[in-house]
Amino acid sequence: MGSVLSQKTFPRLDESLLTHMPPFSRLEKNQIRTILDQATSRRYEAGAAIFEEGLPAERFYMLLDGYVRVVRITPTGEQVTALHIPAGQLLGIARALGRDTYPATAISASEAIVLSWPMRLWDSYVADYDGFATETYKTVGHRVGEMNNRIVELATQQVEQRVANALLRLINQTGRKVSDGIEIDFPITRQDLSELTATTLHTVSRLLSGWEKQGLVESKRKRIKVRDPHALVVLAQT
Amino acid sequence: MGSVLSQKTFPRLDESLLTHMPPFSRLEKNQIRTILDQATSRRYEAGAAIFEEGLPAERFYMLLDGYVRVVRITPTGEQVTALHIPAGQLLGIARALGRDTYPATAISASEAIVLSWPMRLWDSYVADYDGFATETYKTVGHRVGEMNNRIVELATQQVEQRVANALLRLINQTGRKVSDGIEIDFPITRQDLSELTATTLHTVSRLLSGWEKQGLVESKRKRIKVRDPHALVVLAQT
DNA sequence: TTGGAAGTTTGTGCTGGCTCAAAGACCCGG
DNA sequence: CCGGGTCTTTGAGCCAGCACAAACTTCCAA
Repeated sequence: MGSVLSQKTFPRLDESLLTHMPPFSRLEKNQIRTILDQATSRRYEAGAAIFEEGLPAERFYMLLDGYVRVVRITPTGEQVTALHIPAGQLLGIARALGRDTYPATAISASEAIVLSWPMRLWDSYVADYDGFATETYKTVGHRVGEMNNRIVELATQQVEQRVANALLRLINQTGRKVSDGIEIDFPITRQDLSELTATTLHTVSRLLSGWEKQGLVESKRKRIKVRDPHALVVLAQT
Repeated sequence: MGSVLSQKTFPRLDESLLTHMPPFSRLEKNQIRTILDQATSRRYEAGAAIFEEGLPAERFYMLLDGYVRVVRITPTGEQVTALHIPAGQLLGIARALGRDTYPATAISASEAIVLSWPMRLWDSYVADYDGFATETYKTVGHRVGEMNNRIVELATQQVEQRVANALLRLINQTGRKVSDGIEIDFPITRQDLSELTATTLHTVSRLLSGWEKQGLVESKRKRIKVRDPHALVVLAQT
């Protein structure tokens, strides 16, 4: 399942880490210095849990590098991925939702570098730092929108369309252009995709094989490259 | 489709309307007076749209009486109900999500009485009124939780379980105890239920007929009474 | 009271995607 | 270079739930 590889405060975190992250981008250099000095940095290996559903929300996090899956576990043990979070976003912000426990579990999809702060600092950040609250609520709003879309998708679309959409979302969020297409730049298994789209890994596998034959995608183990995004868009809307 | 029946400010709204609604419950009487004097009250008949997806969020609303369905329309014209909102909650609070358009359409499920304020007052309410922001974010948090649950439900459960769950949620939110069970106290059609559970009205109809034969529920046109909630809970978890 | 609209029930087939099953490909440690 | 773990592919059969269709009930307006 993976575990924490290191937990320490690096000698000195560089201000440039945060200057371009929306919730902090309007701040002065010395403010960022203060915030960084209050942060703990930590590295998680792929598959490690950053925080878990239901536990007291003691810290909030900023994902500096990597990708995180936000999942919930059903009573019968199935995992459902509610959301993918790319680098540069806050997570575990239970406080912004008036909650004191985490509403879901966050799992790093690849190796991840994360800053975190004790939740008691949350209110003072909101009070003291211009734009922090606003930007945070934009993030929340954006995620609500995403969730809404997922509900509509699950409710009305066929499996093939859902998988196509999931792929498109992933390359938008985390795609890296390569010579002959766009590659998802973190390891993703058929199983992961099936959890994102509420189907089985078998069906995902069949679909990808089919698309590969048509030249839409190319995939190796844990790697997917989309060669013809436009065709996928068409598929997704059919 | 229904239309607005009346739009006017009543001679004088009574303070007691708001004193027990969470976002306002911590306020002084004269504060509530001010807020009420800034409000417009309006009645919508069943099926009328209070606001619509994508339009500029010019006002925010408090549902005083009635029930509201929050729906999204797919490109192909199907409706999907994302959420049900009971009386006593704010709605159309795009601002709290950092948005300037409404993310979904709100339709009154029964006759509804609604107060509304111009969105430009939002920031001052947040700034001036103790607890307003906090309570609002709790509402948002709660809705995020609900949406999460719906995603998990859609992703993992069978139609029968989803319909059972939807019924249970409805009686929890809006149930009224009667002699031999709990009745959903606003008009709801099979069609509505099918939109809530992402299935067809046919399937819902069959399920309800079946349950009626087993004595679990009783239903007439637009009315559903649950006689044995516990059995439904069991069904929902099977 | 009558006609129409809205909502509901029920039947009959069909099929998308699931389950079950088994084997093949790749990856890493020893 | 072998062996076990992880990931992927493919096949076969089946069934829950959908599409389509038609009749019935209730409500309401004229």
